[in-house]
Amino acid sequence: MSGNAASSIPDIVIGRLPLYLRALRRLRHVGKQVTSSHEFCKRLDISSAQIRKDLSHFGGFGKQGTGYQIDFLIEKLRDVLKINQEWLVVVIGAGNLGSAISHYRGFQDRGFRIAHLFDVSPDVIGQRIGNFVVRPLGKLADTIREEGIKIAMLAVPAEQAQSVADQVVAAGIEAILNYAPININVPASVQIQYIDPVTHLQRMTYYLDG
Amino acid sequence: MSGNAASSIPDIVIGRLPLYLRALRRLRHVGKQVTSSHEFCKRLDISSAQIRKDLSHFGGFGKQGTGYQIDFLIEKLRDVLKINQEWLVVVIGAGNLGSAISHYRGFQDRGFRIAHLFDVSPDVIGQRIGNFVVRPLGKLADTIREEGIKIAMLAVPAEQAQSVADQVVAAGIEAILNYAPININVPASVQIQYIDPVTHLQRMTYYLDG
DNA sequence: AACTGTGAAGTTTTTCACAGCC
DNA sequence: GGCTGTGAAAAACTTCACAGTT
Repeated sequence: MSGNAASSIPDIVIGRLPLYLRALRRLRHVGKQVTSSHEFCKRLDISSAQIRKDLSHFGGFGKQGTGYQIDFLIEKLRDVLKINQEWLVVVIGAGNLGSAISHYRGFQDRGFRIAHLFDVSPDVIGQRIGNFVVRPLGKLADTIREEGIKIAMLAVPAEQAQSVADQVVAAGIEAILNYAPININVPASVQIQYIDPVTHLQRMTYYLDG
Repeated sequence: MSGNAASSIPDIVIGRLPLYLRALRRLRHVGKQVTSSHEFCKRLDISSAQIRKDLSHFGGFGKQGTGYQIDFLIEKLRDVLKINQEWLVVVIGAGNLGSAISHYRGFQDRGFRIAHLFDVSPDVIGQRIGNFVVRPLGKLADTIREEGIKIAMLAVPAEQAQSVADQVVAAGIEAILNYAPININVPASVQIQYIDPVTHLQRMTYYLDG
């Protein structure tokens, strides 16, 4: 998982910040301007003390007696997470999954924009999918250098995931979101996160009777 | 997150079992028959001691001096996670995301099969998507009773997620995998897990310079 | 010789509880 | 009165290190 020795803030705390952000945007969406750790925690499955302590790592974002100004806190969290800029992302793999990711509109207003769609297979290279014309993976290094791209989403079959990961790392990608249901080895300097719905399902069936 | 007071095994351990299973299947796929906690941990970002302790919760799955028999361990983990049966799943939401989920073939051999695709919107009800004809959400309760379905995947817009979750819980669903980027409140007896790629991306950008 | 399973030790994470502020 | 920020306490989790087994 993620982590960085240089930082004193636990990675587990960083991992909760996006959840706070998501919930705060929701609160703002329904018209709230101020919230307290007690009100806020009802929207999350996280205790109020946890929320206060997490936020306190970055300095006092709240006001005693009042709570947290929602707009202000959102802004601060966006600063901390460095998503006050728009990050360009490439998608590798133009199959079903890569196509769905390329069509997903949920990245736009949360700090990310898909710049290009790549594939290794000559069959799909050059084809149009959504707003993208599929590029060959060999062009990745040039593309990311020219456009300053640091993040890749992997939507290739498990068999190819390690090899493709090696290629994107060699091309200079610094963060990978891997949708392939397989563990991947990357240098410690490269961030990696996993999306595998089946692992979540399997975690839940443990608690079901049947 | 998941959890169950009745059980003495930490939920965090349960959460790692699907990762072990995924890696073990990989090892088997490349022809291995036996592995050790030391070899195994190289495939995961988990220490060998952690793996041994996690597995020891369920009784001795390994042999001293030898290691773990891969087929045997896979079978045992499938038992523990209750995925030696095939779980039927319904997908709610027949938009881009629901459609992609319905086409995904990765559920099949890992314990899950999509049984039906539901939607609330009259516009899509009755339409064919992949192998499914979209059903109205109102039919959910009858369907799950008849077919013994306990798991739902939510692929609806954030605005509708809580309301749809309430409906599937009322219909008797016991586990929800929520793809909507919003926190949902469900009774403690209902399992819930989240898939939100953006939270993973935002966790990584914290560590990137830029 | 190699490896597991496991108490004990160490570390991290969470919760408590309250001083200080609005 | 209500709330945050925070040391201290408690709980949870991970790692160590080794006895015991093959």
